[in-house]
Amino acid sequence: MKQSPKTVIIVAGPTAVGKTAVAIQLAKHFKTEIISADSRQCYKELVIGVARPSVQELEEVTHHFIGTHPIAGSIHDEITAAGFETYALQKVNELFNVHDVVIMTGGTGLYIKAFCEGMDTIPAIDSAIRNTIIQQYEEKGLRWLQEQVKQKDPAFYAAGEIQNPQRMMRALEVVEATGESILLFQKGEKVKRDFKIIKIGLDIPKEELHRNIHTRVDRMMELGLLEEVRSLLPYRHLNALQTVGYTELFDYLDGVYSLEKAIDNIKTHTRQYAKRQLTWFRRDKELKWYHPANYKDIISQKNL
RNA sequence: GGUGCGGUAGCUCAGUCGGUAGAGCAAAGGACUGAAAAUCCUUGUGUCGGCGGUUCGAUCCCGCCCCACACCA
Repeated sequence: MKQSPKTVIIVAGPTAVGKTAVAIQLAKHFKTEIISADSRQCYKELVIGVARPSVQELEEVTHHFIGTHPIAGSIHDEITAAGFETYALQKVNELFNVHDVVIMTGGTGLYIKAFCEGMDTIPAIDSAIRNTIIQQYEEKGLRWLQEQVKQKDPAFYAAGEIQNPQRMMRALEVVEATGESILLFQKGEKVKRDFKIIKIGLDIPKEELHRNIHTRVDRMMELGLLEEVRSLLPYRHLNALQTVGYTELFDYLDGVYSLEKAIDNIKTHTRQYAKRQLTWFRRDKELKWYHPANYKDIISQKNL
């Protein structure tokens, strides 16, 4: 008697490659649901600028982690890769009660990695410590940060990215909170999941991808991205709004440059983002690459 | 038509008191375990508008020409 193993099919790829459409096709074929692995679509306030699937698409197949979150789904809440891992595992197990296959799609490589391999456990850091570090870094600059890390976590200083303020601040908050180097916690061990994972990468020729990006940005403007951004202006400092499509329009509203220039920058920054995504995903040798038009090949591969 | 200011990397510009030039952005490649649509790293030969002249040597000085902008007619 054949027992079908529980399987998660992951559909990864750069922005505007056509992940949503493929994921929906797969979900319909397997009569299942989709978990989004996207660090921006999960916020309820972000709709147009993060290319959230349309209302029709969301009705066609049930999506999770789009504009909602069991714990937090607002730009005012803190969502992390580790939080995503916890949430996604919980949701997958829940869905496995009624489905053999679950689809996960999204462009946030770190979230996908966290889901597949797990994150090392690091004690929660008191937000007061974090905020103090951020504030001091903003006042005193990178040199100060480097000095702090050099003193308190020389091992990380020697091995880490000295020029990268985010990594340095993270290392500093961990030593300050635990008294131990972050390197002690980062074991890098891959967790083995008790379900099967199939990783699909979607890619199309670069010119085509760029064209998709350009038309999509123009479409976002037609749909009213500027108004969405204007309404979020008071919250521009939040991490969730350090996002392509939003920062450029905040600058436009500040009078830094023209609307035309802002739109141009959104397109450029989106192209750069897509490139970074491809750099990340190409490194993962478990991905099998397809052109999104060939999604039917993915279905036949699943049965192998 | 006259005067002025420019013409230097794909773009915006800096610079060389004459010894063939450099930043930012873009582009290309890469990294990335609690901000990841973030953050960071690496990579700069380009008739220095054209043609002449001066000079050992000119992108830099001189002359003429072409182009752009501004002002005056």
